[in-house]
Amino acid sequence: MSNTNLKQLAAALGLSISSVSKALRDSYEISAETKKRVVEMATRMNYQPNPFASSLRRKKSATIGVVIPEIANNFFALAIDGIQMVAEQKGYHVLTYLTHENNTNEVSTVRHLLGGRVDGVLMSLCRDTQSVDHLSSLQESGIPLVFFDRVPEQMSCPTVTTDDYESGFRATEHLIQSGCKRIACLSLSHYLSISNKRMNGYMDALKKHGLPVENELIIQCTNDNEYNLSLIKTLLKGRKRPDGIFSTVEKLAISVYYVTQEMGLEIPKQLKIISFSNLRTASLLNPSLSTITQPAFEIGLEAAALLFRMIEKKTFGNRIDKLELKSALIERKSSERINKN
Amino acid sequence: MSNTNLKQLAAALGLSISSVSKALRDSYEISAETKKRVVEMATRMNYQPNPFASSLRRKKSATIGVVIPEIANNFFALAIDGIQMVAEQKGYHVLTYLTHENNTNEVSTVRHLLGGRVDGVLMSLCRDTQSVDHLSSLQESGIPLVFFDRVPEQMSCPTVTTDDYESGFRATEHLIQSGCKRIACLSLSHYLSISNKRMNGYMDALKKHGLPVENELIIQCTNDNEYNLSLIKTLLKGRKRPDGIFSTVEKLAISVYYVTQEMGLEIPKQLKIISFSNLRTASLLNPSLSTITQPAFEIGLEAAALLFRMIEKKTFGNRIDKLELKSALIERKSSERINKN
DNA sequence: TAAATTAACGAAAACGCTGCCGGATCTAAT
DNA sequence: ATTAGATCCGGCAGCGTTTTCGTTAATTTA
Repeated sequence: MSNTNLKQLAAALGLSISSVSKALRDSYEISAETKKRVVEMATRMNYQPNPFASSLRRKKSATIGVVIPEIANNFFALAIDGIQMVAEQKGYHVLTYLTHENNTNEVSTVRHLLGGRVDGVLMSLCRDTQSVDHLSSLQESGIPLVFFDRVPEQMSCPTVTTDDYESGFRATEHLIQSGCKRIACLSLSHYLSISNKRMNGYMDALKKHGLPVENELIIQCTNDNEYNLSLIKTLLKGRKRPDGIFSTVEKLAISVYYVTQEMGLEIPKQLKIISFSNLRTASLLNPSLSTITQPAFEIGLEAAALLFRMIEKKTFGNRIDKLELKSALIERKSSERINKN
Repeated sequence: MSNTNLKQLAAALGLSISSVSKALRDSYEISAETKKRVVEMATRMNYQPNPFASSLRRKKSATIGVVIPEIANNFFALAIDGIQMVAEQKGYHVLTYLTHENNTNEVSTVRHLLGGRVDGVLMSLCRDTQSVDHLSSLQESGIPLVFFDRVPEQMSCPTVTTDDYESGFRATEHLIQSGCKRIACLSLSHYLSISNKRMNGYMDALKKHGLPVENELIIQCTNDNEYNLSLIKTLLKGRKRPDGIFSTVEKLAISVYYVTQEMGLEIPKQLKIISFSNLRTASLLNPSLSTITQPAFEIGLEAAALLFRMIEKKTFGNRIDKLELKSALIERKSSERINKN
């Protein structure tokens, strides 16, 4: 509640409201001298413009919305960091919404956003989003919308992603070259294109090297951590235990570590693993974890930059940008070849 | 840009604007039948109320601001998670601001917040904040303000913190009981009360057990990761190397791991370490890291709950809540006693 | 010198919504 | 029958800005 408004400022200066407004917005209609007086008085009276009045009038909120599944996640935290950096530089505010991987939340969040609270939206889908109706309606409402990482396949929209197929392929091939014959894939969701792309890379790598694709080795994980742990346990306790794991998401790799620790399974001797991950401590784990590391910060940065180009109408009418960044495969102990001797 | 507004709705219904508004807000002045008609038409015409007009009129934004040093940090990510949960339940939106541990950013963020964009502010100070003038002015402006974790000592304000002194004491005592004789303390900032409280706990534990407090063992770290690494290196390479480290913050403990890995120092044999941390992978590190783990999610939850109590009951003038939650000390390998034999 | 231009400012109308009134109709109480 | 009280709805005045359009005085041009 900033108490002083334009009216009071104008009264104190003996000017009209409109003149003060113009002076503060540096209009050519106001003399330099008056501008100086106004600015001085404004700081002296600690004037802060009312953002709602301004937004109402100008139909601009100077705010963007960010919709993500979760925040306690290294990837999304880094992405938000990148987004915030761009937003701050542009003088924009950032509203954050968490869907908690729940489509119902995603839909209701989008409905809120339709109210015009934000000038643009950055979004990463939640794992159980199938229908894109809510996304289409948001897009059709005219508000700039950019997806990052978890993007919808069914609609035409600007996106910033990584080379998921190639990464899945390379990761799997790396496991094969380290001697794995039975490689399991831990999938986040069969609805998400990134998950499927990574899995396709996995399958194609298997095929290329003459290994069979076995459905029982492709584990569709859920949002219930306990249940995922039990899935992993049964996988690793089965008679035909895999000798390699390709995890499409960090959280599942950590679960694998917990399970192997509990079971006394030795990584990489009895089981090798590589995972998508942005863990800062990947190299400090026991054993250090081989990762495909996405440029999370840059993804946020680029997605935000793209969004602002759309907001500022610098991008032409019906042009749709699709940016793909490269992930890095970092080999560590967890997928190291064991010399049998 | 929601295109339909109350005026159009009213026209389509043959009602007045105010009646439609009241119907949508479920006023007792409107008949049940009319309400039903209005709601139906509203959904049919895809009406979304303009949040700015509403905020301008009601002088409520249904938004809270969260100001934190960084987001790519397990503690703050978890705290935000808790905050968001409460905010969502209350129907509030969350604006996030990052200061990047830079006081200048903090000051300018607070200035923005003074504009009345939010109904309340949750805040955790940045490491180099000394003067609290900007915070006082925010508080004096009448907007509810709650600090969590990193709180200002010089001003009277509601806070949610943890038992930092006791945690520092217990952590240090634990190292002593594990056989450490020379324990270093890695401090985040000599401006922050939490850092100082943790350090005071450390010093008192030393005194209690008859160990000297040596200034050269108290390392004031900076915001420059590279420089911190070099500080840690010189500490560990000195002739009188410490045999224990109490790290007041997760990031510095990770740096210690990197340095010991590079130097070939063995934890816990040659060096023991315990650190404040919310790492999910603490038990998977090599060796597993002993931690003081703050209830970060609960901190966010409680801070938000406290804030909403203030927002909703403005009448409760001069009461100042100070909530202290307990951290958990979790002993793991990194601080394990070595049996000399 | 008259006309045209420019500079500097003010008046007023929105932006979309809420909330205080006041008014009309209808039922219930005296 | 008259009054009192519900019930249901509309009018209107803002909330604080921005922006268009006037208006006046000063300056320039023909």
